[in-house]
Amino acid sequence: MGRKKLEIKRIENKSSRQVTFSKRRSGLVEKARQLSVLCDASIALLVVSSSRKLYSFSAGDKYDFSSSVSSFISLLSLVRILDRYGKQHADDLKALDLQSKALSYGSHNELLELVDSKLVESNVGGVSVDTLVQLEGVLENALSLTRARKTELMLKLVDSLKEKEKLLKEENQALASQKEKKNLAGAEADNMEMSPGQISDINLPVTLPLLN
Amino acid sequence: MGRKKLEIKRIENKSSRQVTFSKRRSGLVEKARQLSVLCDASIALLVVSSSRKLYSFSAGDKYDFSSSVSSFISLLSLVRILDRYGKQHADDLKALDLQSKALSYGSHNELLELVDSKLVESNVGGVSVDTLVQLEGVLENALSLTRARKTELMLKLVDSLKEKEKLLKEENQALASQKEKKNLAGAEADNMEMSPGQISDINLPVTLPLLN
DNA sequence: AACTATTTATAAGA
DNA sequence: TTCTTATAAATAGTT
Repeated sequence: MGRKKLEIKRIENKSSRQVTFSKRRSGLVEKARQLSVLCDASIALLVVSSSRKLYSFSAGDKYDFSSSVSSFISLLSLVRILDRYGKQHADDLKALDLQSKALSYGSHNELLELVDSKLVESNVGGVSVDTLVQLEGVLENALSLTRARKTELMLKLVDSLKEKEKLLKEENQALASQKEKKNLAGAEADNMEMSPGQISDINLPVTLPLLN
Repeated sequence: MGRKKLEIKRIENKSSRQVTFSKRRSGLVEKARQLSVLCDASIALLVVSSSRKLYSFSAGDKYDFSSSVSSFISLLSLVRILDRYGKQHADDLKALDLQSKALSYGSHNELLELVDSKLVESNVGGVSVDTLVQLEGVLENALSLTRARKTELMLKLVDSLKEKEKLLKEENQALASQKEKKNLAGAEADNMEMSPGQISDINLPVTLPLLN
């Protein structure tokens, strides 16, 4: 649709690639908007330019899908895209864990609001990748730290109990040895039952802390 | 771009809305593809029809972003969209009894494979909402139950330690009272330090289990 | 950013 | 559905 037919392959000239990107991106967004209106559909569109800027659009959700949900999707999508472009080979384990984590944020309204406000802070048209990566970190840390805190508290409790146990055992042993001395010194026998302490420690798999 | 200019507003006639949806959706996808190729961009596009079918497309990711990652994004997006529409799927999920299944998934990797295979199982163009909702449940439960298992193990450990402590205290007390009897019976004094057991229990906030 | 010659998308009809 | 085709819309190259 222009003066000449353009072959669909990477435009090598940087500035015309940029111009085309801008034109076609807005065209694409407009098409998406129209489709959602005409056909009552919900649409989310994410575009990351070669210069790593993210542009997102969404429409059709009756409950303001465009603000928070879109932010959320953008965030995740971008993380995925970045992972895949990856400085490293994006590994699926990490991906799954991240996604699952993200799912559990669903009910955390505060987090969503945070994301929204941060996204509003950023510039209007394109949200910088850095901002999003940062936000992803914020979200991930928030839940992760809360979980870590839980684990930390439990581990402290376990430690304190173990320490208590140790002290009591020492005390017990001292008492027992004293008793023995006195028994040897010529006293009567006891019916004291020495409970064998049959409760063995439950081994916590070492991998569990990774689930924080 | 047709025989007549079409106003951009919801098409009331159902069948022509469907036809338009199909045509414009494929047009949109093609435009997205072109943009990604021409301008070296990464693109993710999600469309949910009014009949709740999901269509997703993504391009530009050099590491086959389109297969597994797109699936996940779709999953999440849809879940978010459904949330916003206010549908309750909790009952459906419970009915599916995915918990026991989820527990047996050895690794995240296996889960990922399951998700992929399920997605492949579904029809080619559009993945049904039900399938995605189901998958969402599997994923969420898997992580949640793994976390719950961790908590369970730690709580068991705490319980066993408390039980041990109790037994040792009883034993101690018995030994101490025996000793006292003998002391009263006319023996010398001891230097036994009775440690006051100053380690108090750490209270685990009751809300923490909710983080499983 | 605008312009405009062309190409492309698609609405309506079959 | 799928195709045809008249026409609207998008856009490549230019200014």
